[in-house]
Amino acid sequence: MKKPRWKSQRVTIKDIARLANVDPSTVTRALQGSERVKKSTRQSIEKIAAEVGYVPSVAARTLVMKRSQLVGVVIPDMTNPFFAELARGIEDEAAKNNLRILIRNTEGQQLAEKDAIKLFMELDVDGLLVPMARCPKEFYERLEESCPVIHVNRLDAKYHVSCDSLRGARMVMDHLIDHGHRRIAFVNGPSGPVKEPKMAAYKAALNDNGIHFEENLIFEFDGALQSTKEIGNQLLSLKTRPTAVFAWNDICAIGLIHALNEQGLSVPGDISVAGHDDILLAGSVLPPLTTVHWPMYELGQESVRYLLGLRAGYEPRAPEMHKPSLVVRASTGPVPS
Amino acid sequence: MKKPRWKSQRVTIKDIARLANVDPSTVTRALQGSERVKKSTRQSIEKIAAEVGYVPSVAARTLVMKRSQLVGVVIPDMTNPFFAELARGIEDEAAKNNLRILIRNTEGQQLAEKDAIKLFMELDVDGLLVPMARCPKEFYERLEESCPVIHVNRLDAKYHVSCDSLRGARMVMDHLIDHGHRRIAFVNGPSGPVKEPKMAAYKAALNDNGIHFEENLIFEFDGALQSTKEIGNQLLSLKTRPTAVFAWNDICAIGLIHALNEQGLSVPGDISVAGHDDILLAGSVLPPLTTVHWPMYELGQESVRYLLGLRAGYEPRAPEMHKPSLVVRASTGPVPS
DNA sequence: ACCTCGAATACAAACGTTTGTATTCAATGG
DNA sequence: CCATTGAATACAAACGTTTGTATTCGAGGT
Repeated sequence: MKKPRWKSQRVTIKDIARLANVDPSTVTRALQGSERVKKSTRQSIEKIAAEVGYVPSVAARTLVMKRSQLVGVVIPDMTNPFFAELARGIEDEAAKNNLRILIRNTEGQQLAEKDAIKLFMELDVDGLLVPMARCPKEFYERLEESCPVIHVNRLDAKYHVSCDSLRGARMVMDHLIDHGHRRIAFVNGPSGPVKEPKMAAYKAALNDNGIHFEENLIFEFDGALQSTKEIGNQLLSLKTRPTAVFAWNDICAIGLIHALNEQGLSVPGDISVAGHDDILLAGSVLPPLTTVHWPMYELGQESVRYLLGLRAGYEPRAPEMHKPSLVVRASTGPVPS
Repeated sequence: MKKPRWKSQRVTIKDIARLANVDPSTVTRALQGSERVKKSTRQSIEKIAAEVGYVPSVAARTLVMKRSQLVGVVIPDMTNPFFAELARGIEDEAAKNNLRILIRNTEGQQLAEKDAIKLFMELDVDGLLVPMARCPKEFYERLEESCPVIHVNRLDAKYHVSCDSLRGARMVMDHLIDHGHRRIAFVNGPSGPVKEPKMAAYKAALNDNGIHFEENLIFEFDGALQSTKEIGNQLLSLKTRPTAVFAWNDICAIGLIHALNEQGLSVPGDISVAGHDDILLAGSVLPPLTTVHWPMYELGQESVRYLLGLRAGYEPRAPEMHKPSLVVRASTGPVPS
């Protein structure tokens, strides 16, 4: 035994046909439950198929049907519980409708995103689910000619399921301002479909409350937890410290709180910190996080339903905007006196 | 326009052949970079292929080659950062070796695991990566006849990449015992390849230190964060409270700490809590978690390398046991006096 | 001028399914 | 008893690649 070899001796429909003394076409139809085969033959075929351990060839079927019956899902960052939750919604709903999905992770990189899509196209997927896509609009418009593409939170896309990112951010800002905060730092994140709306909400909130915008209260978070330490330091080195921070997401908020603690500041005693996403652990950390809850699980489910509807030939209904909600916990409080 | 339809008008190798005035077989060979085609023809073919936007059909190729050049990965729970990290390792290493991988999530359910495997077999995958598989050994043994299957942490599997779960658990126990703890509660988790070793390590540590085992100090965690509240309550309703808890994983530990805090206990002042997994946030929560670090990213990378080696025909090297490490942070301390 | 050789390319079969059409066969009606 | 019908099944082509073998063609040697 030079090499361990793996035999790919597939049992085919022809083998079954031979054993059952019928034509291969009859086997297909029997396995599909077609009306055209007699009940008794179908049963004997099913029996044989089970006995020999028949495994259909997706490749062959795809070749003739021109569609693989698979749906590709492109997730930016599985490490982030926020997206993991969305993926769960997608998977559960897909399973319910026995749709088979395939997941790829892009780590937030455009290149990986394109690569994922490329693979899916080569696989003749039946549809694409692309939450928070990073690639430009035009890139997806080309794809839409060959298969349905559902976006999550891409208002400018043909088909999308979205949540009002502007509103969520605004709620956080209003909450902070209501508590008397005026110097509110804002940590923005990597580009994507929610970056701009959040920034817009931040500015609008300041503006509506007569607070003037300061460039040096704006920070940038790249998504890596360890980067929060640096942001924390920058924040503390400002001449006048902000009394509150609106962090890009909960990961960022938790990291920031940790960094601030290390510098001897307490949250929310000395400084309030709000997050975004309401990840699983958001309510269990100390202090429990004030954050914005997005119905990610539901958005996942709905995107699958949307796709199913489209495939069934329904007219796409007008995209309805889901509403995020503010979850006030203990990481935010009044301005320290 | 009754229905929005998606044309699946693939540009095929034949189309390119026609445009280039050659035979389809020449096109394939050109695109493969075969020596058998003249450089000039190859170049013109490549040019045409790019112009018309040729997308190869994985289905057709798989059909004739009997292998899809894809590797299936079955992850138990993407929501758990522990596995997400492993997935990252797998993906990165796969990308480096341009191997294409497909991920499926099982939510820890055997049924979903079987289903995932079934799909992968139908797709003629080139290999399977199955971390912390829930399904019985025999199930996988059958598969191993048709394609290489690499397990993570399944010592009894033919091919596996593992980390010493016994040792990790033992280190936590020794750490706690060194700090004077005698009544140590243990929260075990759902069945899988690490459940038994952890329990064994727990018992061995007690035994080696002359502490006798108490059944009512053993709890069971199902993986859902909210279940920790109930466990916390049970824990506090014991006649004599344990002074330390070894939790199944970090999620469980964080939930438990939160539950204990709510009941007015401080960690580690009143009770020490240790976790397992060293998830991303473990060091950033309050108190930072004492936990066991597993090199998940590396295990992911290595499992891919292992697979690659196997496919290349190398003899499988003796599986080396990776070593976990104890990360002592602030959630554990001496026994309260 | 003929033969050989090798480079470049063409031909054709095969992979496992699906599906439209053709065939068989028995039962029914006249 | 033959024509008609309809149920059950068989036949055959097609899907887009890959690959072993055959063909073509021109150059080089004799």
